[in-house]
Amino acid sequence: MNYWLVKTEPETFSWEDLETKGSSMWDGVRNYQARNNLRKMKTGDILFFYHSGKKPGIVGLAEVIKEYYPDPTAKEGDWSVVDVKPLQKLKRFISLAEIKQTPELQNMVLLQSMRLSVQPVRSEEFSLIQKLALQDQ
DNA sequence: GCCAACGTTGGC
DNA sequence: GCCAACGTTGGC
Repeated sequence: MNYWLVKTEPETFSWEDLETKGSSMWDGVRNYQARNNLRKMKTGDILFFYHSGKKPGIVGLAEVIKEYYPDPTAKEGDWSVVDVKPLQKLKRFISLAEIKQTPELQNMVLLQSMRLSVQPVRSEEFSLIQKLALQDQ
């Protein structure tokens, strides 16, 4: 099983929107690296759901429920989507600032490659962040 | 609102 | 194939 992080602007599509919908197509990816990551996702892989913008950070956990297929919103080009469903909101919001302050998380793709909207997360990073979310801050 | 980091485009 | 110009993302 692999872990990923997907970014979204909450004004466009938020964690609450995903919970309301129940499941959703992850569409609109128009970056090759991000697309290639989407294509590596397998059913059952877990995603960190990240809000960018005013209050950047990780909000919740989602799961891949359908592997990649052509993006119906793409007018041209070879783009893909996967389907995801919400699993649970993190017990505690993990802000980008907190990730930046955590020594063990300095190698996260999130910090190395700030603009990539679909990115892999190492399993150590995934479990540490989950642990942090259970702690009081 | 600013600006750095990137990605893309297009001229040569 | 190089590189300047431009557009976009996203943190601050």
